[in-house]
Amino acid sequence: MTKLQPVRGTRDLFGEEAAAFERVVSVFASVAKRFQFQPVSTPIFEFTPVFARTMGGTSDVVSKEMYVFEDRGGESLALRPENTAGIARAFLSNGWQQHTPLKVYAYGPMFRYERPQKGRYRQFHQIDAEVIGAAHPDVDVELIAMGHMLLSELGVAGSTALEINTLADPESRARYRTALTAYFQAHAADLSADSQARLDKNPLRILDSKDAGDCALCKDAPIIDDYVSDESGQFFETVLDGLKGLSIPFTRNRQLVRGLDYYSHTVFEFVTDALGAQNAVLSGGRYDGLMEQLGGPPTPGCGWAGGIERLAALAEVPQQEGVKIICIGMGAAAQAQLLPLSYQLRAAGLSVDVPTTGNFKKRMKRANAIGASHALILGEDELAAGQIGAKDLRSGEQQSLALDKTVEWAKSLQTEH
RNA sequence: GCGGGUGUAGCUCAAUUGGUUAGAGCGCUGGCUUGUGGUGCCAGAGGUUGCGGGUUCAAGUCCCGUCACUCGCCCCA
Repeated sequence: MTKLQPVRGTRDLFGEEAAAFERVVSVFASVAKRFQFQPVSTPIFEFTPVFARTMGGTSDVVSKEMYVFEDRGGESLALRPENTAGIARAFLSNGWQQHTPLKVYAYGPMFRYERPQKGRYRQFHQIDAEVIGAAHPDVDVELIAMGHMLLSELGVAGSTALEINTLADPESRARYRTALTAYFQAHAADLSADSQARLDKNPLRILDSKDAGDCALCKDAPIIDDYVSDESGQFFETVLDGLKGLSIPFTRNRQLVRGLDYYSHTVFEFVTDALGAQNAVLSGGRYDGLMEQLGGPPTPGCGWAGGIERLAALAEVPQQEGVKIICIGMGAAAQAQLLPLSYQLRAAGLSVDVPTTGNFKKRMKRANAIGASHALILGEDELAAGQIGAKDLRSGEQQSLALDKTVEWAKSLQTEH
């Protein structure tokens, strides 16, 4: 480290980037509350088996991307690579069964040791929504609808598309997997090296390979619909009907597969082509077997996660409106007076700043630079007269008002907007 | 983990085929004018050209290594 550098794959956010990030979180919280989800927060590290057991040992996330370390007590801990396993663990640890069906939302940093790329970082942030303890397909629909509403309110619905598929129940999936393995085995010589490796690890993943040769083979591969049990098929139809009823557009993608072992039935992804190789912005599905893998009672669950960086990169940041006051004092006495005045204004709910550097002109320039709507000007003349100059920076009009009426004046601005 | 591209001031970029003291705009600081911005003028600060090594009389420029960013593979949000 010759120069002060951030750790590879981590970022420092400032200005528009930081504002866009914050906006994603606040719009998400607002939507989640309207769907009556409750906030939860779980630790950013867990005992390693929490992730290893739930996500599947064959997944790359667990096998080569986790930050695993031993703490001073000799325990193997892992920085969370995703949020669902931690929430499931919390559900069992704290007896949240008493609150089922539990609807919760969360957000925060996740960690994966990957090669950084556009939209892909080693510390990245996710928003997360989960419904635990409800097996009805309407739950899946509600979760997808919530994701769709979030994307709409962020202004990114137009640049994303919903893809959906079913992984069915474990028995159906096992039958499909056998058929798929047999098919690809017969064409193993034509598969890419990556897909040959996937053949015995996770043959479903071959379906979403980007290799042209693999894609050609996938066209004639068995499709899951022929292996789905009646019950699973009906479940999926109900989900699709629910989406139609809400006029949420979607595409059935029979090649859509999830990388994590705990998914079953509904899987979905909101994808975009605006982020290079990273096309998923929000995705999830049903994970009915997850709780049992953690040693808990059979408990259905469904949820999704969204990448905050990816959503923030797509969303446009709306122009800041509203009242923003900057106080300019000339002379030590006036400057000193602005400290209590700005405090009162802030207590009254206004956004106020008091610059301390630069001459008068520089301070006015700064007011523009930060997008202030009004300037309060206090000099020695005003101070002696018990007055203060109030200038509307958008119209250029300036008036003089009594110093002790400043808060009243500022409050009236708020109601105008 | 694998392959391609790129690293020059705080930011965006210049710098002939390797050739004197590496420049500009923006930003920053100060001043013109301790009192009026979004659109004036002047000045100043700020660089071991990512880092290390090599070739050469001479390297920002060529070569090797390394670190970081970036694009793709992979993986996934």
